[in-house]
Amino acid sequence: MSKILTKRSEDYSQWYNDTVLKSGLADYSAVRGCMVIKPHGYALWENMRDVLDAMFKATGHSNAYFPLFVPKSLFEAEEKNAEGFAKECAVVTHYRLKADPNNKGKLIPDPEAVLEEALVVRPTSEAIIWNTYRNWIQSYRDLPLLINQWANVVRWEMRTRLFLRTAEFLWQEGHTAHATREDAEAETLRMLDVYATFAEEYMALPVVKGVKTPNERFAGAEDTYCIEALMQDGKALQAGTSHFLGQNFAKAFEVKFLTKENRQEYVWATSWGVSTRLVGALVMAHSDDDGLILPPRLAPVQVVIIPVYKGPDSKPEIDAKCDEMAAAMRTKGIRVKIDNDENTRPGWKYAEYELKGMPIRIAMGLRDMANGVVELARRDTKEKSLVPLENIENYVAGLLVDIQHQMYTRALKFRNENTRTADTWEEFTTMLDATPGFISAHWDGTPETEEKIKELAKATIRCIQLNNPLEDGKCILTGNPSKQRVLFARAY
RNA sequence: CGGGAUGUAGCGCAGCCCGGUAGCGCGCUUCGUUCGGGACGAAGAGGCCGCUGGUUCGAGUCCAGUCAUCCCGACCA
Repeated sequence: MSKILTKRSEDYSQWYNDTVLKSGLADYSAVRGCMVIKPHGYALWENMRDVLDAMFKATGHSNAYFPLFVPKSLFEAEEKNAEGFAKECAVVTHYRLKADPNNKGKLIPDPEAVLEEALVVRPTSEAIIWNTYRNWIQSYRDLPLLINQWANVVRWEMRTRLFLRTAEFLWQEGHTAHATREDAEAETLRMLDVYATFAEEYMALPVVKGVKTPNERFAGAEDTYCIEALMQDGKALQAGTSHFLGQNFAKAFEVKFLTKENRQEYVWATSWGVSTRLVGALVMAHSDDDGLILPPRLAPVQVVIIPVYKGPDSKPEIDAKCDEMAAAMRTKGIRVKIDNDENTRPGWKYAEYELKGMPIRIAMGLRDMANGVVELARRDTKEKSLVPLENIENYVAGLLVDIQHQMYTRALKFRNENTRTADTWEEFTTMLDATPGFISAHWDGTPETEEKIKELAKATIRCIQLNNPLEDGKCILTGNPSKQRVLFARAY
């Protein structure tokens, strides 16, 4: 009725906006470029956060929290990093407001309260963190230092999109210090694996692991690794990054340690992050024209039970059975919700929970009770079936695993079908328009060619896949010799 | 920051061209009947018509400015 979504085939962007807004994940706010994450969306993010947090702890990391503000002079210390982020930084220059003498009831920044040093609102925290690490690290015994923080950051984007690119977003940023290059490189790849595992096992989202070209590298990094996912419209989305920072920040912030051999050396660094953008990835990878489809392992509610009443007398009886069923499922660790709100009718609830992406919906009325069954609908395939009430908790537990698995399989199939190879420019550009997706093609390895391709085809090199096989070929644009294929796509 | 569009009830919109009592659908409240795919009836509540200024006897409507949001580009996770 009032919540019908735009069809994906009509306007994919509009479908995405409709889905996010109408499913209750997020809302626009009074602040330009900033969104409100609503309870359903936040619950999803909390589940992601909890899983990732456990994975970080399991790999030896601890959480800490650093300030939102970075003094400008600190921010400037690592030049490339500072330059890279400069044009999207919010800056605090005053510490007080006062009544506007020329405009009653209005406030202006008090010209007498200008900060001695401007504060940058963190677009990322390397500067403040490395300035702190200098005091924490003296000896090789202090290493490795493995810290993560859950925080908000601000990047003043020109154009924003719900979850995918907002001026403020939530994320985690890991910042580690190591005694050797090898240790830091290993950490970079280890965390990339953590992200890939999370994406595939929890989000049911297949990802390509790779390394960015110098053009696409994080400002201040020696190497940027990423996981790239393919959305349903054939555009790629960077879902996570892990950076090998070399000694750049150690040198900028004078972070040295004394080796076993009593020598002063700069430490080696990494940083890695994923953000609320993952929520957007989840939406765009799996959902359909009826709304969200959430993978069971992350869904805030995995099973919703809808009692179907028939006359006022049936309520206690049906409610009791639903409670019993829910209790049995909870003993299996299943997240269940019973919706016995009498103000909405079953049909309305069906549509609503489909919109919200609940993996399994169970409806039960007198007819089912008499037959000892329930009507079970799975969100991913929309199949409905009658399932025996007896031991329903075991059936549901198994089905949740199955749905999770099938969602991944389906997404993987989609990605494989939409990953193609192109050998000529003609082929390449035709593919981009006709069958968007990943395109594996030869590139001569120069930043100029990469730039030119981006300009002409609006496609970028998403990454060079890890363990990429070497293969002699010719660059699709210049025809110059190339040693390997790289992965192109139009991207978010 | 350039191009396009839009701001009227919680949401979606009409009204503006041609100035004269602010409307429709959904939602909301109350009561009743209902309940197996977005129920029905009856009665209600709800508005600085984005903001500021101008023209006018009179502005949602005309003019100027301004702010905000969305879409498309350049920049980015």
